[in-house]
Amino acid sequence: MQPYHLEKLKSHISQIISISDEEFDLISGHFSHRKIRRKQYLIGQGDDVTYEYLVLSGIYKVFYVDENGKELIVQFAKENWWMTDYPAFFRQQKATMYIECIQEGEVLCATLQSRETLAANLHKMEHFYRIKLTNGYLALQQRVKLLLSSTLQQRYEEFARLYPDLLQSVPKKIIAEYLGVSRETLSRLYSQ
Amino acid sequence: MQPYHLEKLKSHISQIISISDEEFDLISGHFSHRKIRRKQYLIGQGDDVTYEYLVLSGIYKVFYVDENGKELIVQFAKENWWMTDYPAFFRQQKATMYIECIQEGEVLCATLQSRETLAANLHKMEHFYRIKLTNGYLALQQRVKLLLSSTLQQRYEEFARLYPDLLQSVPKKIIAEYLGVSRETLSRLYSQ
DNA sequence: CGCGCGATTGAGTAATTTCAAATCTAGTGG
DNA sequence: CCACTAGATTTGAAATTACTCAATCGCGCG
Repeated sequence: MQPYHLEKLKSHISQIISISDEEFDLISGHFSHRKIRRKQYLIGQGDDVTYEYLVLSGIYKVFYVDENGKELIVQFAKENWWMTDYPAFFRQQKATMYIECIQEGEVLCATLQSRETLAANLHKMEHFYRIKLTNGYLALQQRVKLLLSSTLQQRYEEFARLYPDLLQSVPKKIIAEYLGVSRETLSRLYSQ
Repeated sequence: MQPYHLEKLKSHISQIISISDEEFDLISGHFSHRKIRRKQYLIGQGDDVTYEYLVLSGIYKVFYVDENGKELIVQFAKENWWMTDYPAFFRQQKATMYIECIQEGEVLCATLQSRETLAANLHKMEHFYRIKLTNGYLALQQRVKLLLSSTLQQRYEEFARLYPDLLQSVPKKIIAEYLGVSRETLSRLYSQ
């Protein structure tokens, strides 16, 4: 019997490809396990970006801080999402983004080396990563569309449609940052 | 000797992976060639999304039209970029986006079936698509960051930095749509 | 109970949009 | 080659929207 977090990894991968127990043994060795608490930072600006993270549970925000100190949220991450400062991760540069835990949970960590090794050795895993990237690409495109929606009302409704669960569990001021408006403006939106 | 457009395809693929002539013969059969003129639509809302397109030359815009008739530009595409209505393409649904040619050029067309067949039969091609998706993902993330930048000035400068060539060859009103502001506001920005 | 954080409200200010009109430009046909 | 036209750009002014700053409210937790 595997520990719980490896069970989760297996079922996550099995959503996309079918793998044998032997193959999974090859894969699982590349992942390490961490518990993350609220307000904890997984990555901060200037850090080395050693890992990418597969979210097992909890909610996280991935964001930049602009020169005025304002936080620009690129995406939220929840169960079964992958996250890291990908520009820095892929190019092995220092982080320009932050990742902060909004709701405590657990993640699995893997290095770029691991990703590339797994993809190179197992065609199936290359396929797995391609499919996951495809989904991430589609989600980001949705995000762009949402940001371009003319009215705040539309942006908010779209957000509510896409992430009904986050609406409950994420403070409104963070949702405002995600939508790109001030918290006061968002507050006024649904008080009318 | 190959026709010109297949030479371009080969060099495009060879930027990522190394392939033999035999392998390329397998690949090239999946692509058909089209010339596109200015203002021509490759995809319109409601169409079946049969193909994805590799841009050999020219400039294209990929956009939604919202309920007010406003165009929301998700991305521009130029040489060596892939484009289509990906949400519809991957799910084989009707298009919700448009692709219009801004500057005439040529594209190669491939079906979803072709993509999946190539990726399944050649591990190298699965790798190729993964890397291209990675790049597309990073570009979209840049785009999100740009859209969240607080001031229009910043958004414009970032755009100019990323796409100096488009600045020349794309009408300003289209750049305004890309940045998410009215053309009047953009015009006022650099008249001061 | 009181502290701290998030959410709300108000007022004044700044930025952007909209609508209308004028100007400029590139491409077309005579 | 020139005149013409459609489209693109610019400008102005009013209206709208969102932002900032400050104060207040509400609630969970020590």
